[in-house]
Amino acid sequence: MSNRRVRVRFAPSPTGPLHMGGVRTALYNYLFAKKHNGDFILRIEDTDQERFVKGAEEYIIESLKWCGIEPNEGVGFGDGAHAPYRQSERKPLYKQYAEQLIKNGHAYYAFDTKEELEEMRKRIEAAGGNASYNSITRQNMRNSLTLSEDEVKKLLENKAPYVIRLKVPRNEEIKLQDLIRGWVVVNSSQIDDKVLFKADGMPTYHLANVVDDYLMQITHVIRGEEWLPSAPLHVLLYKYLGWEEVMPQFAHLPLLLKPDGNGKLSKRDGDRLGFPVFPLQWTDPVSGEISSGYRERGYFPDAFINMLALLGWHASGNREIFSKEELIQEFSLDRVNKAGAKFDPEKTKWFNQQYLRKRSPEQLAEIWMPELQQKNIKTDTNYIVKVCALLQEKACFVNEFWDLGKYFFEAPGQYDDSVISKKLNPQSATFIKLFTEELIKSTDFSASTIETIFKSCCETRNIKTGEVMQLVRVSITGVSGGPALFEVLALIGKNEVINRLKHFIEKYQVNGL
RNA sequence: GGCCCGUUCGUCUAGGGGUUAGGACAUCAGAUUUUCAUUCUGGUAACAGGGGUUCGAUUCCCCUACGGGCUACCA
Repeated sequence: MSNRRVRVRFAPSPTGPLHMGGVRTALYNYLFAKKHNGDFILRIEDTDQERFVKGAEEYIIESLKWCGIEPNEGVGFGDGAHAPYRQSERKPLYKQYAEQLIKNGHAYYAFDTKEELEEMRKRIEAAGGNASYNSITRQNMRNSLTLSEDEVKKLLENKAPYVIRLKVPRNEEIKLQDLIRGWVVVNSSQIDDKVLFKADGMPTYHLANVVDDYLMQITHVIRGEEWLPSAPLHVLLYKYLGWEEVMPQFAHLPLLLKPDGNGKLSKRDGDRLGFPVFPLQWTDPVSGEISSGYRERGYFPDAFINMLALLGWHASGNREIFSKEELIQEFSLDRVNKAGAKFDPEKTKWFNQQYLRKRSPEQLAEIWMPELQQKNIKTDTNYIVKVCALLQEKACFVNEFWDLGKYFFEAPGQYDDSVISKKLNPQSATFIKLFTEELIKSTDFSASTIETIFKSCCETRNIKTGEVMQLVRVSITGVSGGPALFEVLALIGKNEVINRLKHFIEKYQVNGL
């Protein structure tokens, strides 16, 4: 068993867009698989027909693609030896296992109606107990354990609706070793007789999950902590199905918590605090409501993945920036934390900033280009690359570039008033005029030449650089901050700079001051 | 309520029977070219509480508190 090929799966339900917590689960599965040269499988668990949401499956697939965590097999990624990977398409497979359990005395038919179940719950709760369908209460319900063989036969023949429940033993210790949490021991009396097979002919999660993991030869089940309470039930199923020898190892991941307050991170938190909780933008097919996504917000997938990987896992050192390949190298389940992690939108931005810095100006230009084309900016690529090189030190996202540096493409429409009122005075005005004249005379327009001219003008006018530096920036860019000024001027070019200076002089009647 | 899991700066975390308990984000202060939303330097800031075990506990054990999860013919 220990030398089986590592096979893990990500098994989401298509009930809506994939939450970033889900992406992290997929990521850890992916990293683990790659680390051990194993397989990563995408299985769609669509056994609940009522909660099915149109487009959710496509969304999951697209999200994984964008994140660069692509499965080797699975829905949307090509069939392997274990197709199909959609549980609704595997429907005929499950019943035999439920029946096998009945045959072995580990499961039974139950014919109770919703009303009967409700009644039982009320009765027990009224008596101060914890209502559950278990080894005690099952004795008073309508099932193949209490009904005679003939009655059961008749009911089945008459197509009476039924479910198949697991016959959980009365008082048995169930132990499982979680790769992250160590030994977890639960007494079987705490587990109820879970429905394995529903009246609609579909298996429930518990049955389908165990059967498919077995059939798909899954070696490690890496999933969210919300599954920990039902893990003993799954252990029981492996045992009763006779699959104990090949039971996968379990690893239950800590949950992602909301940034403030308490509780699981939810879509509402994102709306409330202004950050996406989904990798991609999602439009609800019913309400039409749009939820923002990391991709649309301008995050790089590798930055997003890096951030997610570090939320609940950490390599041994102090390093925080890891490429996908480095994550694969470093990843191990025993370094996954036990406690839930509060999500931090600020740090997420920081990660993106780090990745923005690491991108080449050429790469950034390519990303930015569509926006510029849309704005009808006609400039050659070479120029844009240079602009990107200056802007990348100032931004967290490419989509901030335009606001930060539109002056590279057009003269400022307005000037920063606070700088004008603070710095524009008769003395600085004479400087601007002189500086403009000197620039006109200059044959060279490199950053260093501009700087030399600037400094000599300062000397001539006997004025400190700090008194006029910002004013010059505003006169040309309109704004008070930005990349190295002389680099900016050199890039904008002599003609344009002089035109803008002249316009500025005219507008503020610098001559007349 | 019951059961399960957890608890190191505000947040993500490193560490681990003896440490000045380390890093990052955030925050604050200082410095730098000249502007800063850059960069650099520095500061504030944590082992939930109580019992054990031990020469010694933040680290191991127990209890309490707090937090989270589960408690469906949902996954």
